[in-house]
Amino acid sequence: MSKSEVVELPVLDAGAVVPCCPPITAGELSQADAERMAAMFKALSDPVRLRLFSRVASHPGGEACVCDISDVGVSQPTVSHHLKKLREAGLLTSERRGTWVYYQVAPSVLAAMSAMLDLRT
Amino acid sequence: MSKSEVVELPVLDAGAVVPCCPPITAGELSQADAERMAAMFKALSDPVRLRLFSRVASHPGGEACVCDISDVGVSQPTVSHHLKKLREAGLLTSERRGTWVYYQVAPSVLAAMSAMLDLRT
DNA sequence: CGCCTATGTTGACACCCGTCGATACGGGTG
DNA sequence: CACCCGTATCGACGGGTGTCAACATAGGCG
Repeated sequence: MSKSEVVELPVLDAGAVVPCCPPITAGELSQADAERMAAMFKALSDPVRLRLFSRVASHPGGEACVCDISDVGVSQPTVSHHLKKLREAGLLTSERRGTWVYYQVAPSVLAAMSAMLDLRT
Repeated sequence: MSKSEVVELPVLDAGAVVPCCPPITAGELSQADAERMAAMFKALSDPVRLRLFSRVASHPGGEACVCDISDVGVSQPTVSHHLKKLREAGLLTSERRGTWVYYQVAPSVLAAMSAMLDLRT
């Protein structure tokens, strides 16, 4: 809490070459892998978070200002709450530039998700 | 409730050719699409459910008896509860054969998940 | 027919989660 | 410096969720 750094679940190592988990169809998941994958799916298991994530992901340049994506039908604190969840799950990163805060899709997130689903080629 | 048929969220139309939702990165998700995708992710957002699903998915023949997958560290009623959730989400189907009940991955589920992640080749 | 095994359902409990209003903080701008 | 705007945090509230023990149901078998 004293640090602004958030303790994140190791869902994704931002710079890692190896995806976080084996494909979901490749065999029985270990407890640890299941927990990592569950944390990621949990972060995407809310419609508001899903819309926020898709808005960031589909934004030109791969980043979006909070002010550009916050009209999702809930209050501003709630938007902030959901963005925090997505950050803590390792799906988004944020950066303050002057007055505004920009969110980006964390690198390798989509690749990691693909790996989970066994989508080679 | 009187019928054994469960009222399912329209996450996946089992026989549908068209996947349930547009790719997550293709643009801003509509409210309805976000809710469908969220329901699916929510079903996979629990480690126990994820392990059950992966055990069914990785089982030879694409189906597994409950008795073969229930040792995931929770009680039998809890296993049954999670399998029900996966059924209601449209991810698994079940079929009773004599004494045992077999679960299968619902057709097109993996394809639909792939579509969400925009994984064409 | 009565029992035994496999699976599902019920009810209770503790805990987590999404939401909001109020408030705090950070940083331009006049 | 004082104000205002954009964003984050706090505290509270209502509803949802995972878990279990107890019980119910279904089907095979003696």
